[in-house]
Amino acid sequence: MAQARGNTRQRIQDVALELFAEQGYEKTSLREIAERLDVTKAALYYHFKTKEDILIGIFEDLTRPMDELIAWGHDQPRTLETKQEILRRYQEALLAAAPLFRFMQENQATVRELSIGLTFKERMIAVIGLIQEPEFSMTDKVRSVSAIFTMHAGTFFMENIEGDAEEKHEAVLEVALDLIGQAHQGA
Amino acid sequence: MAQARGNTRQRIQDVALELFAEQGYEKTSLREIAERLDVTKAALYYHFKTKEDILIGIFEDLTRPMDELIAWGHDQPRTLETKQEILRRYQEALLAAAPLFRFMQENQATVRELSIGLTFKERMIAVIGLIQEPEFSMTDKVRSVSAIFTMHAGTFFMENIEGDAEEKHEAVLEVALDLIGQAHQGA
Amino acid sequence: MAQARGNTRQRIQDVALELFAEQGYEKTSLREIAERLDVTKAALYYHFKTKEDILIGIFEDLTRPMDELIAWGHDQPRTLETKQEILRRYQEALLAAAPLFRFMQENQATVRELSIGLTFKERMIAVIGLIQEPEFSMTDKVRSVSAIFTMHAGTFFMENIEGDAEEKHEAVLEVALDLIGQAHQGA
Amino acid sequence: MAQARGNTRQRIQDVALELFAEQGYEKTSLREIAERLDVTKAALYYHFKTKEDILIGIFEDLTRPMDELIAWGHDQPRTLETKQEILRRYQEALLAAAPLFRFMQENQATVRELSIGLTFKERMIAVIGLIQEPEFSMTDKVRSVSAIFTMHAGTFFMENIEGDAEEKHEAVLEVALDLIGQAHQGA
DNA sequence: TATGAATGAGGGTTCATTCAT
DNA sequence: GATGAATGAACCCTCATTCAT
Repeated sequence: MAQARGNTRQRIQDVALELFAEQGYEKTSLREIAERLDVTKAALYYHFKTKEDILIGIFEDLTRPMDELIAWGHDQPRTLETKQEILRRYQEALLAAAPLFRFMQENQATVRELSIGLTFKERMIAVIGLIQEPEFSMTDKVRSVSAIFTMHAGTFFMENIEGDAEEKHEAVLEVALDLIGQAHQGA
Repeated sequence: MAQARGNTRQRIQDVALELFAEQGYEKTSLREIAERLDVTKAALYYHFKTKEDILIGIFEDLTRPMDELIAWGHDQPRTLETKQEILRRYQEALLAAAPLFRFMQENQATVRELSIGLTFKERMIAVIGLIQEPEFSMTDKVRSVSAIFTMHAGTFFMENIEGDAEEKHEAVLEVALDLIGQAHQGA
Repeated sequence: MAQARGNTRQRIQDVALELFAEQGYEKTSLREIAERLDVTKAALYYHFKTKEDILIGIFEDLTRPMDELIAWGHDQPRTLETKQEILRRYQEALLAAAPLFRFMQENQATVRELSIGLTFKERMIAVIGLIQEPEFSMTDKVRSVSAIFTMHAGTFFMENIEGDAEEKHEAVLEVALDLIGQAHQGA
Repeated sequence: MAQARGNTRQRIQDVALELFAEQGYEKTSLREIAERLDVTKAALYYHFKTKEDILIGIFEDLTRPMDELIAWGHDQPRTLETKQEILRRYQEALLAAAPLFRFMQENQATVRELSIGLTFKERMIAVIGLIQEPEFSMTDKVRSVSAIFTMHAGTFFMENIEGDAEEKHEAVLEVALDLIGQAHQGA
């Protein structure tokens, strides 16, 4: 109950993300967050300027690995091997920040209006850009997009499917690698 | 302004879907819907019992083709040809009710709590069940799921990608067919 | 279900009284009344000008015996025998229109503002006037009032007490007669 | 206008009770209460969770003396003297919390559905239980009930009767004591 | 580092009532 | 003798936000 002091800001973000992911951004009120933390709403305002700000904070923290991935990908040769590595790392990043990505995916309509919305879409486009070539046929472009979406779907929707988690993740990665492989040889 | 009488119920659904898809369910207020239709909020309540009811109405109307598809698929032999046909028809259904599906996808967090939430997930699982076999390897199961998600992604996310719509749809279908083809021969 | 025609007005009053007595006047909506009768709200407005009008109609119908009692009492000699007879008849009138009186008693705050409110109070005062004499001591005046209230309490509150209904009514009457008897001999 | 701070909660209860007693619970809106206090409706919700909660708060505060009376009565010998004392104290409690009891009496239909409804009835039954014996004849049971109701009637309805308040209260108490006395010797 | 008290705006919902048909 | 469609006003309630302490 009485967690260590000085980390309130972090605790707010943790609880907020948990609730945002569980119930959605709009349906989660600051009252709820405050109650879970056993502080007052006003306390939240000491740490964050607005509700959206809490989300931005979370986003910035959890999104850094993905930014680094994008930066890293930029400097690599655009070979199939690179792309495979990107997919591997992408999956890791996805799993590491699972609640945030689940949230992003399930609250697109909301997120779109928020200042992080564009950022998120830009990031996805950036990642797709790393594995997709301009000279790809339309079909292969779709394959590239599909590879990324497969990983998203695989990470979240597949929960409803029976099977060992580890095994599922491997299968998902395999399909994604397969798709990018096909795209590449098609070109 | 003064549109033909007797179709108010339909007009409410149309405007509501438009706004729901555009801004999200929670952020769309009944006041807004009413104003667009130039009626009072109370008029909405003559036609629907609650806000959720408006959504349910829309859902039931637009979801029928998909139900028919599922029913049809049930009675077919579980051959590759059937599955290909299912994917083709699925894409059609998706495009026909595009705004609804966009809405469903972008408001998952909200929809999950609503009474239609379960229904929707059940439907997706049902469709996946039609193209996926129990004896599939995990990888091929993922391919089946991926085929469906590719179509969703392809129908909505791809808008952000340059290219002719028609051509994109064909490419999306091709990739989906490909995935199910691979899954089938893998078995 | 399909009751005889032409008596809709009466059926409205019946259902309305039932609901008013059960839930209170304010908490009973016209929608509810209409639904129970399987007609539209608008139909109620064919028969009555306002919601209050329904109540007024009920009141006028069921209150007539009491008016007649008051009129009758007025013409009688102000003897103890007369007063005893008035109490006997009062109890009968009370039981005959039990739901209305229960309603009146339990919705005084509401009824007070309604046009029948005064009427009701006037009637009670009139009845009390029939059994109470100006030269009564204050104590005996209270006894007169108490005799009437005992009957009201006895008719409604006593439901919560165990015992045969008939027997209870007799006991209630006995106490009331006793009170007026004491008042009379006290004078 | 700007009354001392920190007592807002109390002020809300005061004004609310005043209005509830005057116009009834349903007809009193939170807007009205807020306006009288020169605060916003939302302020009321800072202090109370719901409208009903305001009433519950009032009830709990004002009802305590009566609870104490019941508790006290429980520990006394069941003699006539005890019962007389109970009636005396009951009248005091009634007068001390007159507006609340007037409200309870005039809004029975409403109160019945509220969470305090049962509580109130239970309390009345408890008090009656203190002055009534199982071996009483039905008539004497009625006398016990009547004693209590006489006090209620006497405290509220008698306002409409001419006479000095103090004198009336004494007369009411006398009649009540008389009734319980008769009941007791009847046994 | 927080809290207590309050606000303004808006939410969904219900109501009695009207009126053309 | 009734309905279908709609309205205007009001309702209770919740929210993100503010600010003096």
